[in-house]
Amino acid sequence: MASYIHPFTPALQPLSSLTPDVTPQKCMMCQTRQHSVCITASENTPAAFADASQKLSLPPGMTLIEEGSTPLASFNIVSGTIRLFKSLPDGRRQIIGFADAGHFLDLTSSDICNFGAETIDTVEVCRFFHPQLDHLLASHPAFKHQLMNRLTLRLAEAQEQMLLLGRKTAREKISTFLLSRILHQHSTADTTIIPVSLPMNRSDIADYLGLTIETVSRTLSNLRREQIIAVTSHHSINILAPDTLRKLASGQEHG
Amino acid sequence: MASYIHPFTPALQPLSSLTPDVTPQKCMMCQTRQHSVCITASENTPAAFADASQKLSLPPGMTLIEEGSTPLASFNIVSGTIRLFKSLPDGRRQIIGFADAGHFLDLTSSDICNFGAETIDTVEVCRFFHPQLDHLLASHPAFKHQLMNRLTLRLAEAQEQMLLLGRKTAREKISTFLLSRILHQHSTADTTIIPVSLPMNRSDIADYLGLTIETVSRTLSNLRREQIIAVTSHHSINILAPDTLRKLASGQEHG
DNA sequence: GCATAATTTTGATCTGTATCAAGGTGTGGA
DNA sequence: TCCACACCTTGATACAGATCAAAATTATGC
Repeated sequence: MASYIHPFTPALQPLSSLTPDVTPQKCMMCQTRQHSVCITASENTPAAFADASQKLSLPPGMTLIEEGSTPLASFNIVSGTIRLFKSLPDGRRQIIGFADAGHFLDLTSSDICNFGAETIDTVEVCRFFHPQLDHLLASHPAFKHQLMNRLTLRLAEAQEQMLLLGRKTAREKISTFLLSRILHQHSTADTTIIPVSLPMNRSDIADYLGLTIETVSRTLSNLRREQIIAVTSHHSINILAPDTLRKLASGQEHG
Repeated sequence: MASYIHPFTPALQPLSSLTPDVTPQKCMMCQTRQHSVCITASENTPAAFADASQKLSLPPGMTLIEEGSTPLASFNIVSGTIRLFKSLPDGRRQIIGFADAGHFLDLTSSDICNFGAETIDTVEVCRFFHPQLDHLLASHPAFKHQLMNRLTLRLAEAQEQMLLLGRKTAREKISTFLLSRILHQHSTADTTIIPVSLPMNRSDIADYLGLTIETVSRTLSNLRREQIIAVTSHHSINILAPDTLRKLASGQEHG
């Protein structure tokens, strides 16, 4: 029943089957920069979805959504990582989430973008302009149902993050964050050492957890000294003691 | 087209037309306490919705949802205020939202209740058990569409609260909170003094904003001394300088 | 491969809010 | 009416994490 939407629900199956026909064009979103754009889809994509979507490839540091602008399209992220954030007038920033492969960035909610979105690394997205997306939602109830389920999941994640931001210590925040990054990867072999990739920089982590970069760095250093994690590089660490980290994340151990 | 669901979307129109037939019964949710229960609906309620829902009247301090339990029903709040919260093992609490008239507490998401819910004052709710609710959702696409729109709105609110919890000062948090309470009331006459009711106690406010009760109390006292608000009673204040409060809420003025 | 810039780490100090403590205010019941 | 309890406010002090500063490390361009 849901097979016809399967290429467009890449949380379950990323859009890797699409064969990009990369051509430099002017970005239709930001209107200011040049980057690779691809408008094509695989042969097994249903015509309705292929017509409604375009695949784009974006370099790091690109603005995908300008905070406060008018939403024109929604995005299905195929690969790479995007930061979603809200800002205060004086520049303070809160990252409300990281979106990677399989995340559907739905912007049909309001007449104004409540958050901004920027690429962290090289990102491939499938873009759905709203008139076509609305039509797809109306004509494909199973697609709409899936989006609703994801929306529910996002809300639960947001509520979990409220608990973190309002009531957890720096040490608990970092532990929770590192553990949450495991889920985004394939389950590894029967080793207790769990590799975790952190494509975002310390500033992003700090703004996601309501901390400063110094506190993030210091807390990671403490966990490293205590042999709970090993810092392989700035963008990848290994979890050496998952159980300890889990206890730390829920405030059951001070270490 | 959407007229048949109108009695069940009380954000737009509360269920005041329902005539409660209050009878003391054992609560089917908490299984432990006695309180008033009403299973009836008004004559203009469509049969499908009347069959699927029961109206309950609950006293203050009642547990509506036990955190971590299995969800059995969703609730449409008719009157009163409910606190929604998450807890850490050591008792730290984060209130993730206050739900009042018109809020639909949808719990169809997961096989476990991710948050608890308790009545703050006397609360009337319409309860929908899940088998019937699922049937309603499947057979009434407009009802489902409305729920999806509300879900989107809740997510945007949650993201706004993340910004507050992660990046705002105590003064900014309190200012934002007081302003947010205006929207829940009828727009008042052409006076600059805006009454705001706070049915929750200081402890609830603190756990909602990621503060302590002492900081909440001190910050309110400061705003009072500066003639920005007037504290009528513990549960109601007047906003005397809305513009100043708005600037404070977004961090544009330190006072 | 080297120079330079960007990012991360570490150290010293400061401060906003938490914690600890006491007193005040309102409310409901005997 | 008075007591007892729950809640709120105010004060004194402590501390987790912020801020300021500088060194170490990593990334980038030529």
